[in-house]
Amino acid sequence: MAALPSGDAPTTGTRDAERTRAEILDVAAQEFADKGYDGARVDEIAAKTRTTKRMIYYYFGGKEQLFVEVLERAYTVIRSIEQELDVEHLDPIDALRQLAELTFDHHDSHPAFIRLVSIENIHRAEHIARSTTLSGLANPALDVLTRILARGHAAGYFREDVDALDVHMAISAFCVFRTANRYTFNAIFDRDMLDPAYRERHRRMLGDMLVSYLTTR
Amino acid sequence: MAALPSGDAPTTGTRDAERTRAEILDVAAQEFADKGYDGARVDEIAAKTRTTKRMIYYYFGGKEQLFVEVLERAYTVIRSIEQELDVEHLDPIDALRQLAELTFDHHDSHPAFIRLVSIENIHRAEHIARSTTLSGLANPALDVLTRILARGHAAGYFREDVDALDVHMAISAFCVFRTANRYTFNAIFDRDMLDPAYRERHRRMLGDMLVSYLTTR
Amino acid sequence: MAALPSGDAPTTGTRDAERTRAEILDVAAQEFADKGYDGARVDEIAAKTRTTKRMIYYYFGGKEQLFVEVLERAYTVIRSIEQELDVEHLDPIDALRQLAELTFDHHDSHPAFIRLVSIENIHRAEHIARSTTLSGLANPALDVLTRILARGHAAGYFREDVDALDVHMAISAFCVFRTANRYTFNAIFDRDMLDPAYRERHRRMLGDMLVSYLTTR
Amino acid sequence: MAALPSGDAPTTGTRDAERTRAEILDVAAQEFADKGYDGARVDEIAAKTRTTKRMIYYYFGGKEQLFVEVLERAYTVIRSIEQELDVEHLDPIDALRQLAELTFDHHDSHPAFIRLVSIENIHRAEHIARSTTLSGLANPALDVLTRILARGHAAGYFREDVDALDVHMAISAFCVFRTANRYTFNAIFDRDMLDPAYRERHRRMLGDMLVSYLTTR
DNA sequence: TATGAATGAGCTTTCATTCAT
DNA sequence: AATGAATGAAAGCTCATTCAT
Repeated sequence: MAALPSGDAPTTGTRDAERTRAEILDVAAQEFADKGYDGARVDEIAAKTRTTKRMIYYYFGGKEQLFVEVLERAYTVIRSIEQELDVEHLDPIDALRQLAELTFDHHDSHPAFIRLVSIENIHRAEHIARSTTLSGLANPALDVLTRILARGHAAGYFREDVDALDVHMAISAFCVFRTANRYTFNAIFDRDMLDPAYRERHRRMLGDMLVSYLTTR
Repeated sequence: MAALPSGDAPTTGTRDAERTRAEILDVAAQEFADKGYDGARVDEIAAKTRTTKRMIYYYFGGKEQLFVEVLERAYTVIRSIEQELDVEHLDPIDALRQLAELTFDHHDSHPAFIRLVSIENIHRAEHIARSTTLSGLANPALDVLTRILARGHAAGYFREDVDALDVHMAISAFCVFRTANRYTFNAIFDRDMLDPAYRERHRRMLGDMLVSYLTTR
Repeated sequence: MAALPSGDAPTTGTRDAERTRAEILDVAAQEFADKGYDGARVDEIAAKTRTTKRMIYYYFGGKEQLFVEVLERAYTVIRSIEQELDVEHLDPIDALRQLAELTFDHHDSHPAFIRLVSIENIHRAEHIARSTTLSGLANPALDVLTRILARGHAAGYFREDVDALDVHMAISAFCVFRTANRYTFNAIFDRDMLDPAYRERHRRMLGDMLVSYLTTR
Repeated sequence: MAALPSGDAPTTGTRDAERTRAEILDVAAQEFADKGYDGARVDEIAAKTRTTKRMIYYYFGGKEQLFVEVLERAYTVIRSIEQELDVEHLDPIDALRQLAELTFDHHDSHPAFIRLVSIENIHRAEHIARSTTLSGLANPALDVLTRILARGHAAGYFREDVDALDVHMAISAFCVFRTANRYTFNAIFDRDMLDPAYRERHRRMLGDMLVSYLTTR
């Protein structure tokens, strides 16, 4: 740090700052997801970083703001994945099944995000409320679902008394539960819902449930 | 003390002890459900009690054991409610729907229990693991469901490739989600899933989903 | 306890009381010697007894008085052992050596007593000061030594400028050190002074040292 | 701060830190020596310092580590004093006597160190075991003694069946006892071994005992 | 005489945060 | 812009002791 080969490199400071911020956010996300908001330790987060605890306060202001930014980044990542949903070319029934299955996959591969959401719910979403980014975040998956349902109704495939948000809720519930309640479920029923052995079965079950529900009058 | 004339009226000491224990458990259940395990304060719990913090350690040994007992009692209460499920006299389809709806009702009226379970999942069910009571707790709802499915298969109403525990999982997921993810869902979609306005609709939706799923080949 | 062969036995209460007292003292002596005065726990002492903590307060009044009685009993036991010293029939030199060796043996076989004395010294003998029993306790070993020295002087064997209490101090120092400083000595020099392999050598060394000192002019 | 004109004068922060550490160690050494490990209070130590209790945890990590550092410093000080032993120019007998007398003096003037050692023995030297500094600390006094004995044997002055560590033990025992058992000895024999009136007499006695022992065949 | 239940006071330790450059 | 040093406040827990019969 003291002796750099060349004297220039004006953007180095900013670059490093951005990288340091990102590193802190990564570590913090892991720690919060692992231990919960109150269980996570600022000291611990700093220790797992190449910077010091002081920098967390310098860059984020405090534990709470750090958590807010962790949440913001986590939601942003998930939303950008959902953005890639492309089922418009399929017929409504296949599209519905595909949407459900892709959503299932997203949740299956992002357990830390689901844990963060559980934690945020314990805190009554007070951090989301404090975030301008998150309050008005669009939801691509819901939009896609809404269009699928509309096409399905129009084509006469789907029952008409259904609300897109209710269906979205049902899908989310199924996908979230496997991760969010994994441990107590396993403790009581001795079955690890995230065991890959069940993945395909659960995935199909979700699609089946939705299709049968929507196509039944 | 040794020779009581009649069998009634145990000593006041014992009575009060049991009542004090119960009072502490009540308050602690509220506090833990409200703030999470790490967020709850032993001082705060004591303050909301007619006893002192010292008594918590006297009766329970520590914060952790207190939490374990809170969980034990919470699960026991829920299990005893489930015990009262009586749908054997109904035909499989009605029985299934009723089971789902009663489960829905239980969850709807016990949000604190669901929060405790969420919290315990953040802690990877380590407290359940520490509890002999909870590790081997029977699950009446699952037993009832298993019998319904058997009857439904036998009668040719239900598809046969379904696992009772998978169905139980689907039911739980739907019921738990409304409470467990209430706040983030509301923050993002501006809909409070626990609003009584949705209750009947969600309740029927769950029954419909299950019946249609199981009766579809 | 509940069903004694005969209905009488009026002294049973006293008997048990005395036995209970003795049991508490035994356990307390071990605990105090093991952990020190402040390190010992009244709860722990009670737990290792067949009675309850309450009884300790009932019989002894408190932790401090219990420790005083532990000390009293420990000193009394040691004094009664010393009482049996019988070296009057030996010539002064042999008597001196025998006295030293027997003292060595007493110390070697009563490490807990030596630890209690160390502990009491940390507390500046405040408990002994509080005990009427201990304040004026006779010291048989010193009396015997005094007589040996007198005989030795009279016979012209021993130098005359020695004080009996100084010699007693030198003997005690040697004997006490092996036990009292066992652990730090071992940690630093990697030699356990209490290892039986050294016992005979140390024993003879003490006798040699005293005899050579007293017989040298 | 960034640009210091000259190379001297480290920042005040560092200076104070080192001084504060030293101050805490001083006070802690006194307190531990005075009350024992369990009897000493972190609060009390802090109160006698210009800093707060919090700083003790900041600098040392906890009560136990503080005690370890107190021990380390105490031993280091004593060792550095012993380092100055210079008796190689004297003939073996004079050298032995001088070594004994200087050791006597060191102990006489460092009662707090001896108390700390007594306390550490009550704790079975567990703190020394935990210290890398102390586990392998050299012992100058023993080295000097070993050389004196070798010279004495070679010159035919000393008996040959003696082990240097045994002699060191005997010297230590005599010197330590006066301080370590001062209070119980005084309580029982009404003689304060540390009274200056006895110092010279005890000092000579130790030298006499060793010389007569080693020169006797 | 004997005792189960209860407890005030104080212990060590931890935490997120800010001071001071 | 960046940071090492310091810290107030409060946390969980333990201890010898006494209350109340």
